[in-house]
Amino acid sequence: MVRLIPRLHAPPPPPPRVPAGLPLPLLPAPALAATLLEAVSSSPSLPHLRHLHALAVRLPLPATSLPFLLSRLLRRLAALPPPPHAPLPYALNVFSAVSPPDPFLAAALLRFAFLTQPPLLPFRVFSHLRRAHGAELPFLPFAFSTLAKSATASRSLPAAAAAHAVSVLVGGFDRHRFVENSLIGAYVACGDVGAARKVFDEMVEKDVISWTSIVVAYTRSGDMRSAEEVFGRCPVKDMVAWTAMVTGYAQNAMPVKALEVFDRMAELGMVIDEVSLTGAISACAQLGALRRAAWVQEIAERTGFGNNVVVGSGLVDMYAKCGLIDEASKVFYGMQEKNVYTYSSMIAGLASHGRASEAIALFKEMVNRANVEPNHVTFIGVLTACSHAGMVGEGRYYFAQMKDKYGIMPSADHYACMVDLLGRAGLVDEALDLVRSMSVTPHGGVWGALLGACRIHGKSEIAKVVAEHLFKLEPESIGNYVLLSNILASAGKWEEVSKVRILMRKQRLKKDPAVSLFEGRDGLVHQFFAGDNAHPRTHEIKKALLELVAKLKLEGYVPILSSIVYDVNDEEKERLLMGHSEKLALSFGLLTLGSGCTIRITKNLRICDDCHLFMRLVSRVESVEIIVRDNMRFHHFKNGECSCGGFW
DNA sequence: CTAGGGTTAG
Repeated sequence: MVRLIPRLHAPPPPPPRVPAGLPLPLLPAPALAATLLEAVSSSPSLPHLRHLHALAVRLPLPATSLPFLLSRLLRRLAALPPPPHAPLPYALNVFSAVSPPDPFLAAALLRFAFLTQPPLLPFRVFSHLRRAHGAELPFLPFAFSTLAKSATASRSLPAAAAAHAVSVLVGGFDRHRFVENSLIGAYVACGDVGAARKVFDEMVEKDVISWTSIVVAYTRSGDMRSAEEVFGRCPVKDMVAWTAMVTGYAQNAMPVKALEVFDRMAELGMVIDEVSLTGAISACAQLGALRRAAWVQEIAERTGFGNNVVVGSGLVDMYAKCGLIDEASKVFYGMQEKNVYTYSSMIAGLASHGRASEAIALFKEMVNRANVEPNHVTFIGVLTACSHAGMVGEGRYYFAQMKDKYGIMPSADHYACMVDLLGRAGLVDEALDLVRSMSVTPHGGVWGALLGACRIHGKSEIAKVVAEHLFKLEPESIGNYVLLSNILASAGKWEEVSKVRILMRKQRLKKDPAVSLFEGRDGLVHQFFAGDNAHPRTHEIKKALLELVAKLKLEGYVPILSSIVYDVNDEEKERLLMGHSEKLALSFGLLTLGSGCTIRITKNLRICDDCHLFMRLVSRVESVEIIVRDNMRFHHFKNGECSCGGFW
């Protein structure tokens, strides 16, 4: 192509001044417009764009070309790094270059306002245009989509309703499919399922986007049954629709379902992208399922999605939760781009594995070297790290820093961490004072942390007071009753224990049965309940366990009978202890893997004192590494020591 | 122009 405006393409960008003598356009008008458009799309800077703008409004372009060209110019302007590169007045100036006011350019202007913050700017621009031009300027459907999008971004219900209203009143476009879809999206973002559903139900022409939006409306509100029902009726499902279900299950703590749907969509030949993979990763993290995790990792590597920040951060979290903290580290340090999620996941992972000093070192690296701004979740990780390691001074320091240096107001969750920190360290009274001085209402987590502290330090009187609060806040949470009754039992207050038992019975609460999982070499997950004889090799397991106990007793093992909170004789207590599910799992692990191996056990409840001691001794005597994930954290047993330092 | 993404807690 002959270039008659050669300077348009010449890097470096020309000066902003419009040259006095413009070259005469010898190209036919459409080709001229195309050339300018191309130049606009690749324009490197604001001065360059201004120059093109000046050219464009002077050249004899075809009538419809100028608004289109200028709309592209606005889009380019909004995309220039770092935004907002262009102030709104300049964009308005671009808009007024065309007379009469052009609807297409008006929509582009709204889009520009949306892209350059703040989220509700399009509404202001819209009112401005209405005031300035009235009925002279009609609006196109996508102008209303942008308003709805703006409401979506600000998650403001009044804004969503306003976008809805003007689509009807000004545009008459509430029946336009794209507009309806964006309105649904806006209502979903604001959490108004009813309004979203109403728009959806009244739609004449629903497409897969409308259906998916409603599925998401339900998954976000935690109503998976309705989500399933809508998804089932959706006539054509694409990858995004399937992914909405995968992440819906993952977000609602149904990881097994999430993986089932993920498998199903893969079977159907759906393309797996980084978003669907993220959902599967989150599900694996929740399950702590090592083999599924390895399989997901393989997909991530094969597809190259492992380089994506979200996928990478998910992998870090997943490995940490599967017990492979070093693998998590490896992924973390291999990532090129790291953000606050990446760091927070790694910090929380290190904290849950008892590697407090590394967690804190990483936090320092994050803020000092990487310049990544920490958020409220980051501090949860930092504070739990301190708490699990008994680092009271550091915890206080970071709690203060969070407020003073980073302007993050402590939430009830942060207070729960602090209460846990102080309480574990034996400062139970100070913890109680902290709860009483809180600026937000304490929730179950805060009182629960305090009750945990009472358990560790045998404060049965404070425990009774604390439990009162807990029973009010969480009447159906079984763990609180069990904890209180354990505390009372340890103090020998058997009459009060039976009162708690009666209370539990009245509430018709049943204990969650204790269960331990062990993933065998074959990839099968073996499940052991306390006192369970259901495993096909139960005789071998029991026999090996008895031999093991005898061996440990020679090494000085004395069962911690106080871990049994029933008022039974010592012999019975010991028998119950030997039936604990993690001991069965351990025995089976030793039987199948032999000494020198690593045994991973996942347990649904907190590991008891006796099992903890038992694991420590076995790790030394049998030269094995044992990794137990209980409902609180990870315990790495090696050479007779545990990574939690006896602090859990 | 319209739909799907990750981290936290006793």
